[in-house]
Amino acid sequence: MRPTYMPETLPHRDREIDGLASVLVPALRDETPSNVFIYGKTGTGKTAVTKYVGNKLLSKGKETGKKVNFIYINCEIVDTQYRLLQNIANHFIDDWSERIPFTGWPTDEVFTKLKQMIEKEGGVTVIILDEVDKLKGDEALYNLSRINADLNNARVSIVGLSNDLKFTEFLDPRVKSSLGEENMIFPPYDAKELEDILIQRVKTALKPNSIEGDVVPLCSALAAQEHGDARRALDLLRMSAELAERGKALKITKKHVRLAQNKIEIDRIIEVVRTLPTQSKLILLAILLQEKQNQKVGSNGTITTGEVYEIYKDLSKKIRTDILTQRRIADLISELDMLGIITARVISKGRYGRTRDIKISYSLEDILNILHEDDVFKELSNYKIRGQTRLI
DNA sequence: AATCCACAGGAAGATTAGGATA
DNA sequence: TATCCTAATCTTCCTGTGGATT
Repeated sequence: MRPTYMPETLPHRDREIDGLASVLVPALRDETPSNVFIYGKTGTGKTAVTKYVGNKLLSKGKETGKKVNFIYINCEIVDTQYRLLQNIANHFIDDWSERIPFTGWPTDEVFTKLKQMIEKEGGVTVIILDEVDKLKGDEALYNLSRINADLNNARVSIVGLSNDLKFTEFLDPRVKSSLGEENMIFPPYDAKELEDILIQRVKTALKPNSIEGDVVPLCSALAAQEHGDARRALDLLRMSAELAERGKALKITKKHVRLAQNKIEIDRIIEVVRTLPTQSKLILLAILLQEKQNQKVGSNGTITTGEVYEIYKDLSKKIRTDILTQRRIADLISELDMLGIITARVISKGRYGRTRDIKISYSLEDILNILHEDDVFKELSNYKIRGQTRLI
């Protein structure tokens, strides 16, 4: 059930598989396949389909004795031109000592070397660039797309995957036309399709009778609401299974799905809070402290931007970071709101002005604990809100 | 009906970090 | 290594406003 698992068949992606295959199949006849651009939201099977087709191509190539190379690169990890070229080139080099070092060479030399390698290898090379939109600068794409002009003995075809439909708009028109020879769009799965995918995995991953009938439909329905993300559906199911196992339950039930959904959400929040910039963490801490104060006093009074800003200023002074303006803080607060850590509605208190009503979305103590992991907050661990602000 | 609080949130310009380029 | 560029961040200054109070 892990996202890395590659099933034998991909339900409801026949059209996409056929489409991509028919674009790439000229490789088996020693012709150059067109470059392809594939769009689709996360979890619509872009990576799975391309890898699937790639593998089929490889085995068919072996059968028919045609030389086909298939290289998969995730541009989120390999995100500069140099490293991209280096990565592709090293694909052809088995001898470790011959490998191109990760730094040191001029970029164009790597490029020349790469061309040599491809030329020597011959045949057709299909390069998959996953998350191309993460690639920095379009020079790399430009160079790669023109590489065929310098090759006699070999051909290169590029498949770009992206979840950003507007990506090509910012691209150099020359790159755009040469890479976008073929375009494919992967639609999101609907609930029924997700269900089939889950059923397929359930068969291989779980023991028979270990799951109640309504669990799979529930998982797919929940994931379908989130723009039909298959990865999410699988995560949900896997987490449910894990929770059920840990709880020594005999079967996975709807209850476990609810728990799993909750846990996934909390894990997300923890991750978001942990990676927040210091200023935002300070603001969050200020909100938490005020909330705590409110609970102690028993007032259910709303937390306002002004109050948060006062505490924030005080906290910043204590740890000697520069203090941002209230205008900026207001923006950061709405950012926290968008991340779902807090809710900040605009309310009017009549004569007493207009402000945001700030509330925390999750367990106060939990978030506080995450914040305290940050070294910066060590010295604030026993901070007390100074004085009672405004008695009336 | 008029007032006025305590901010919201837009516009424009300044500052900064980083990466690219000479 | 210096400096140039760019995008992100932050400040300054600003106008706008819902509704309790006068």
